[in-house]
Amino acid sequence: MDFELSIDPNEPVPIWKQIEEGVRRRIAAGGLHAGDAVPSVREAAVRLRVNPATVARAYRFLVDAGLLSVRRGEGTFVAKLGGDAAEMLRREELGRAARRYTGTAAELGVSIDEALEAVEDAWRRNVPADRKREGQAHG
Amino acid sequence: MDFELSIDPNEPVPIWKQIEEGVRRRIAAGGLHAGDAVPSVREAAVRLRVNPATVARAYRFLVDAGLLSVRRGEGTFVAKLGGDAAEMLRREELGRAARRYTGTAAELGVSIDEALEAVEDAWRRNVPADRKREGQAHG
DNA sequence: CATAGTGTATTAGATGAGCGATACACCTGG
DNA sequence: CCAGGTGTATCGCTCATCTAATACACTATG
Repeated sequence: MDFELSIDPNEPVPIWKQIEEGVRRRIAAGGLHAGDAVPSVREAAVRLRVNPATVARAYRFLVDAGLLSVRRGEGTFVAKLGGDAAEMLRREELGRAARRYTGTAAELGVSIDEALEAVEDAWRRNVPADRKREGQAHG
Repeated sequence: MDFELSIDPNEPVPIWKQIEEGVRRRIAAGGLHAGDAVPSVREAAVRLRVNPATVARAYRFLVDAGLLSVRRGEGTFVAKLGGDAAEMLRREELGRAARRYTGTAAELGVSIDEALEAVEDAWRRNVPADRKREGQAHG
């Protein structure tokens, strides 16, 4: 896989966490399927310009979460998840993001309608046409 | 004012930034109006259990952003913003949050409809009834 | 002027997370 | 066994953050 995760060392959130979330979301989005191999810690480290230990830490958390599976000496692979686990994971991630958003919206004292409108608006600007095709690949 | 900002030292984002965003959102939400005094750096430091220098840094950024105004020797006050500047600030904050959300949603490969549905769902759970009253205080 | 309240600036210190380097344990294939 | 691949564990170093103490300039009050 390309493993084109967007890593920003300037972000306050640690690099290993950015990697973790990136992989988690890719699995949730269906870009990584059960049994697929993820890059080795060293290879990923080279591509992302970070230390192998940093990648290893991200992988470790994903293994603990049951999303990745390690075959020692061979590599790291996407774990076999039960049935629609990927789908559930996707909903979970989406729900988490939605809660964060509504929390902020509530702090700002906006109405639900305004909050929804802002999402629609942001969607039109943020998501270029080529992204819209992917939306129907999962369901 | 109560200044009950939620500060979490465990968050990856620095404390001074949490304070800054808290005040910014409160102004955007209309909880702080032009001319209102914010707590002194020392008083806020006592309430939030942090160092005065930490509060001072947050205030400094808010002053640079034009949201707070300092009357040396007297205190720090919410700056007089032109007309509907608070409204614009609110939209800005909301837009920023919405973009972050849609960005995540796009990464997950969800459709716009699903993204909106997730917001509605999160809103019902997250925002208790007492918060809904505030929604019509603006606009 | 004296006092006490503001914000600001500076310095120094402590802490802890993040990260890099290295060595180790395991598997595959020769 | 050996060589090269894997993930894992450990040790320090670096650095941003936060804290603490202090001093300063300014303003209101008496």
